[in-house]
Amino acid sequence: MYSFAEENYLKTILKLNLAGTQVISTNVLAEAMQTKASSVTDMLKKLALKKLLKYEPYKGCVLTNAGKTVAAGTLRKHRLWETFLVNTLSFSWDEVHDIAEQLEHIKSDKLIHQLDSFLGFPSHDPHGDPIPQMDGRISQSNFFTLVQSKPKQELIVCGVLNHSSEFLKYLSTYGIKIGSKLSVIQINAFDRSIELMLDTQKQLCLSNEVVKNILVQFEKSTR
Amino acid sequence: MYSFAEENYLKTILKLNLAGTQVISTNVLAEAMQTKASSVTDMLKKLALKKLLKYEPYKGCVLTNAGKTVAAGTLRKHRLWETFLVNTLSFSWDEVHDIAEQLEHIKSDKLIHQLDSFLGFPSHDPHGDPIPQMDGRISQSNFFTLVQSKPKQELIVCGVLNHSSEFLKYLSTYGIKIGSKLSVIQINAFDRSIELMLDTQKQLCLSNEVVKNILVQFEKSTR
DNA sequence: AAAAATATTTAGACTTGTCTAAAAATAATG
DNA sequence: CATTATTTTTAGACAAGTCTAAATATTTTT
Repeated sequence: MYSFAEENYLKTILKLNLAGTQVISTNVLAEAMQTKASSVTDMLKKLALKKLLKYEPYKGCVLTNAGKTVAAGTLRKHRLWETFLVNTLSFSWDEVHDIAEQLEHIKSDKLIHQLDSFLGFPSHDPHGDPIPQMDGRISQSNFFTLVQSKPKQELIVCGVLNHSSEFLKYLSTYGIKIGSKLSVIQINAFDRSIELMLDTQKQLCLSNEVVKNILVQFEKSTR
Repeated sequence: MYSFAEENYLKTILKLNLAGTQVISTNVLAEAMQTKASSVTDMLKKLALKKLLKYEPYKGCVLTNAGKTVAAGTLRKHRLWETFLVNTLSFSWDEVHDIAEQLEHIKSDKLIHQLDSFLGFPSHDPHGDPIPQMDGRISQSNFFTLVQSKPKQELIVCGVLNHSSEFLKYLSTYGIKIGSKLSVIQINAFDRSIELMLDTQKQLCLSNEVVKNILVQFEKSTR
């Protein structure tokens, strides 16, 4: 059984991997964990000793398969709990992160299986992130950001890249949520902001900063 | 915010109080917490410093109102989670304790309120124990044990005094659960075992050891 | 009420995870 | 390529919570 701290480090490394970083440096991990580099070094030594990752001083770390399994399990629990909080307990998508950070460390395989079953074996969490499978596999989605979209395409909002409560609340005030229908009207070359039609009724303009954090997909594609 | 350890000590003291002990000695608490007396002393000093209990060396401890509130909150969370596990996630009553021991430490008032609401504001958990109110009040039930019952009385099973998985499983194999209808046929003076009718169809004999751990109530009384 | 038994506390150590400050290694720059 | 800047690691400290062993109180027994 692993400690909360160990699970958090492994999960964070996995998330950095999923975001594109292959080898994770001490400083990058310290920044992501909101802690000091010296603390990271200590923990990397410990996790390396437990064969959860490979660590070479001054060269960063790489998860082993064992480490990936633990990390994916933690991420799976986090996302299942987020789904539970939103779907079952009526939380909004900007309120669930901190609670799921706690719930993800509860130890019980049966609990997670029963929860998964109760929720109907969801494939994605309330932010559109894939829920890792029991075996640790994580589905690669074919979502792309709104920046990469062209006018006249019919799009469906499928996820977000920024998970901050501020950003999520911002989207909510505009009525943008997972499943929202979008079509780009025009892209303003000046500031790269995008004018678009929301749910075939509301026209609005989103800044590039916002647009690059919204993941979409062509309408009718299967998820 | 209080640590897991602090919450566990406070909860255990409250449970000892509810079981009848008014002033709790170091050794009694050590036994209940499955730890050493020296660890208890250390923690009592800390909790006394935080005004959660009164502690006089060699004289045991007594919860303050603040301590009672924290303890009742933890017990409330424990029992709400047990109810959730049984009612919503199809766990049996002998499987939920260890998981609830973890879940009771999740910090979020809204989570507990939403959970309570989702469960329909239950008054008792799956073992028949009262769920403390939000304000810390704990309803005193008028349940009595099967030992105190007389023949021919129509009784309803309302709770248990022994919460061990072994005991609960034992009851389950006989089909005895919360809500079961019982009527005492006769009490064997020799070993104080009781012959009774279960759900007006099954006759069985329970040892005194079992009988003194079953809480009942007269039929039709309100709970 | 003194001796023995029991209960409780203290002292010191250990583990986990964190930190600061200093040292060492690596990378970047002129 | 030597110097500076940056990154990373080490050394030592701290807090929380636990433990063992020894010291001190309290209770019980005779």
